[in-house]
Amino acid sequence: MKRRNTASKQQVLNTLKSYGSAMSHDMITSEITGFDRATIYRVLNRFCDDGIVHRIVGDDGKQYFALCINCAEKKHKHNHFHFRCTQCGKVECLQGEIKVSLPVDYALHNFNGVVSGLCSRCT
Amino acid sequence: MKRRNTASKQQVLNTLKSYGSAMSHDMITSEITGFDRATIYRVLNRFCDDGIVHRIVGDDGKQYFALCINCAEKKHKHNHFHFRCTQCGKVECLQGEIKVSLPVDYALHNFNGVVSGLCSRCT
DNA sequence: GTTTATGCAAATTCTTTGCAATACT
DNA sequence: AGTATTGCAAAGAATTTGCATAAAC
Repeated sequence: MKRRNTASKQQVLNTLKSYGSAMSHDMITSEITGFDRATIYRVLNRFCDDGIVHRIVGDDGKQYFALCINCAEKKHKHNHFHFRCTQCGKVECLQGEIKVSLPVDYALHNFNGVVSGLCSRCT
Repeated sequence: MKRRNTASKQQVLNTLKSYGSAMSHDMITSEITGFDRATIYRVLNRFCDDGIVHRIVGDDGKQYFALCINCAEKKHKHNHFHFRCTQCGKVECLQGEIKVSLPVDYALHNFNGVVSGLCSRCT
């Protein structure tokens, strides 16, 4: 399936880029106007499929999206934690690669590490 | 607020105990009949508040509940990963304590580490 | 001119809540 | 009697989907 470079995609990408850390659908739509809720969801899911964007599921059950910055071509490395501030809602990357060891014959497809609490601004 | 030892609580607890690993609300209600959906949710939330049960939010955005087995009195230690099989839906504990280091002035309240993929039975 | 992308509305799924009725203690 | 608990129905929040229209290529 061919991809088209539409305004919605450009704006979502720019928004993620300038914000610098993971954003929820809500955060994104509050920065971008003129597009339907569903469109933004579709754009985000498309980006995830294409490996441009990384999906994090918070411990609030909501989805957050972040640019794949340190990901080489098709080799993603998202095995680090994210911190979610329960006060201001910001979700940011934490340093440190985590290695999870699975039992034999287990196949790992997705890593989702999130801790929450209060960030320095909200303490 | 006083707690009453009702049939719903007993059955939820027994179900969690006998199943042995984390269960979603759905899994629990399929094992227990005769109680309202809302009641089971309330029981589970009550257990979480009381520190009897541990809530895990999967990378599917759903909540899973597991008995606090290795938790001493008021000192919970849930900083280990859980594995969710995307095929059979089972959520199980993984070995290994994870230590997450936060930036200064950050306060950690919750740890939620989940990896997903295929378990040995579903590979 | 095809095919992808969009808007709109509606549907889904998971979870919570208000309230009156019920059941512990 | 007094208060925690329940059922029922309804509300809520997040996300997805069907379909006809519009926009890219």
